[in-house]
Amino acid sequence: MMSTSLLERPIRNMDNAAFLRSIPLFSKLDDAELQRFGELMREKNYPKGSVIVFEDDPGDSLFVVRDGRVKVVLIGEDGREVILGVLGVGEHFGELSLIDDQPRSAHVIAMEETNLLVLRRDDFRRRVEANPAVAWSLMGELTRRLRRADAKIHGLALLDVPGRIARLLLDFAEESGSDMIEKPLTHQTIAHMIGASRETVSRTIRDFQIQGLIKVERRRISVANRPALKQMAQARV
Amino acid sequence: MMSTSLLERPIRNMDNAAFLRSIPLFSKLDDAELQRFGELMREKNYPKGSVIVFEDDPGDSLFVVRDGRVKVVLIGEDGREVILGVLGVGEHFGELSLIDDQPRSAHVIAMEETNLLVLRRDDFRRRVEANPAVAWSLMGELTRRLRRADAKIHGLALLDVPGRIARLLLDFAEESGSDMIEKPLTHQTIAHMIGASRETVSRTIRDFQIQGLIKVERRRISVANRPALKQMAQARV
DNA sequence: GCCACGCTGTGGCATTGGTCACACCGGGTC
DNA sequence: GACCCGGTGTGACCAATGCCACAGCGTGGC
Repeated sequence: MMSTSLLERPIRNMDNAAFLRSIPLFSKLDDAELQRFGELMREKNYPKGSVIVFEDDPGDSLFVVRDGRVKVVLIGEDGREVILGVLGVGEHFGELSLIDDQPRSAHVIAMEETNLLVLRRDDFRRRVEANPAVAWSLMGELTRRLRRADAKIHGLALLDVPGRIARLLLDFAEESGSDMIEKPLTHQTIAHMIGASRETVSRTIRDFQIQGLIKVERRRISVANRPALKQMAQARV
Repeated sequence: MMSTSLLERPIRNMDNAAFLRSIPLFSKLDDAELQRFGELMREKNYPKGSVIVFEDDPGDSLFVVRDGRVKVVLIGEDGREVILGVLGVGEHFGELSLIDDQPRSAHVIAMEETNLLVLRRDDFRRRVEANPAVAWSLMGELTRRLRRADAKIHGLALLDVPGRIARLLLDFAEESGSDMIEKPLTHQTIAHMIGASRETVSRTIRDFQIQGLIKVERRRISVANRPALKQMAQARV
């Protein structure tokens, strides 16, 4: 782990401010505001597998992923899980409890060694009230998520497993801006994301390869035949 | 249909303001603000079955249900539909497009003769900017929906059909504040809400009756054994 | 180099739940 | 009263997919 001497502190803060600027939620803010946020946020490290927030906890912080990856996950009585999302560098979570004071709606778990920036509720609220631009950004972010959630519901309700996988892959490809999907996902993870079993995902991925829809190399998936995948993601055959 | 003479107009507006006060999204506002909103909103009638907004339309209005019921629905290529929600008096829709200028994410269809209050984007934005309380209310509403959407994803991914139905019934019971479920829902509608077929819903409802979990009288369902239903809604047996 | 562990590939069986095909029923309408 | 129509009950069949079992394989640690 990198040591953080007192000397480095201010530089570190500069970095944070610059880092925040690259995030949609903060990007609209001016330098002074960014600087202030940078100062309000504390850095925190979580080892792989550690639980960052528990469902039903009272929540009082917003988290931004500085480094690493986390999963947002719902866990049923029987221990089976659904992954609502995998968040990478620059993504954030925990806003909901900040806004409505309700308990956390899901667990968040570090998928790798992860470094987060933490912002406390009161600090956040003060900034929002002082600067309406933050409120708009936040609303924009919430609507984006809501649209994604609706799309996910749509997929779960109308598509079979191949369709859901196709859609997932297309989403990731779009996100990464190329045919290559950056995030290294295990079949198990994909299965949890689309509500299917590991085995079915395994077989389906294999079928996709055989049909030439995708290519897999060293755990990295790339989209080879986008139109055909789109086809799969639309109608249930 | 009721006639709306010119003489009645001002009274009608008063009514609207009072009506808005009963809605969480507006309830925080003072009388003057409420009055202003009342004046900005136009009333509009939709016959049963009419489409109020189309998916992919550019959206520029917020709608509040004054009377009647609408369904928010996603429709697949093949015409099959998923109902994201059924909205009754006092509920509203169309906020998303107001916030982020994106096209509508779903169709909204009148389930009965329906009367709506319509507010245009520009008017709405002006009010939000003039009064931060509106922004907070709106964020609260968005987070509420997001939590519900996540719960729905959870249900679709982890529960079997009986479980999803049990959960739906419990939700409605909770909403109505008693064991009796007010909304008259057809099996077909329920099926679309939980991503199942009409027949399976029919059979399951019947089983629930036989097991004494619910009672059905004249199309009205009431919860008879809440703990047992909760049980169903948790673990997949 | 060897082992352990996490990930993947595959077969086989059991179950869920969708689809099709009808029958029935109650309430409006002419 | 005769009819129609939307909603419901039910049986039979079958495809999709979960679950179990086990084998192979790569990679990192010792």
